[in-house]
Amino acid sequence: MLLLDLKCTPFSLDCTLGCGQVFRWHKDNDTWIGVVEGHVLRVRHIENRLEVVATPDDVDDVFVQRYLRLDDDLPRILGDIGRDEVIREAIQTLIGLRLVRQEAWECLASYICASFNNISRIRGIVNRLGQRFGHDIRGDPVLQSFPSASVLSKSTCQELEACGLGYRAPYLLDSATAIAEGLIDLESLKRAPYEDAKAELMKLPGVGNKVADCVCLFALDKLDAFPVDVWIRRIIVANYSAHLSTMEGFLSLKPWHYRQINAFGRSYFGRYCGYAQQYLYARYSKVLATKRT
DNA sequence: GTCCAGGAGTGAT
DNA sequence: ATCACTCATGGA
Repeated sequence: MLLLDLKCTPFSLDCTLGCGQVFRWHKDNDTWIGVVEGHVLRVRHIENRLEVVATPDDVDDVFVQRYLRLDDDLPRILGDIGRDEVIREAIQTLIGLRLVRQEAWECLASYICASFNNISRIRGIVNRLGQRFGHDIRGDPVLQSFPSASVLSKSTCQELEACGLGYRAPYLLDSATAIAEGLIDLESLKRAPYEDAKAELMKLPGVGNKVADCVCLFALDKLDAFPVDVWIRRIIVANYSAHLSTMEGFLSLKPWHYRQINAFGRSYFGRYCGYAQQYLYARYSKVLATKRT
């Protein structure tokens, strides 16, 4: 078991793992359970520490710190993006929310599945992919690792459809093939600038503006990416319409230009706009969740 | 039963 | 380059 002393570092497991950026983590009582690089992690927040049980247990605290982005200077980042009352209110509501450094392929595959889908369905799909195609984890009878691109490239559209992918099955299959064949090297994109990494990702089938931005932000360390989904579009239109050039579309939800909102977010919130995006997104879904219960 | 979801591909203009 | 349309699925 690992014990990570958080000292004064702000961190919330519930906000970080429950805000919709990851899909395979779940909470069992006070313990969050997930799989990272073939290791089951069980994480509890007790007083000022994180208690981490890993299976197999050959991981160190640096591994966990990197995944949870405990190396980010959160107070400095939040001070930087906190440009107005709307975002500051989101920050105060979600104290300790951090982005996560996801595995690149799992993130890419997950967000291909995520397009035009809702969170609960995405979770189901990604979990079924793990159960059907992932390999067993030594010491854990239940959970599987997320299947590699190579493994998924050898599956079929029918098998993927059986996991609930619907019309996205060929997208995932062909993207897995492209990655497995080395057409695009996700690891090297971590060192590329945001624009280059995004352009490379968008060559893959099923990967457009939004999915590419999600992968850049959640897996490729591009904190200056600003994904725009329907919720971000709505919250920006509702709260920042004065910054947008077009006056139409305040109330209607007619197709909106991705470029316009994306460019606004990136210039307005600055080099850590990805964090701003996630606070706005999480804050909005939280409102919806409480409204419906 | 209707509506909607962390959108993207396609074809027409 | 930018519309308008379609796409499969299941939870609310």
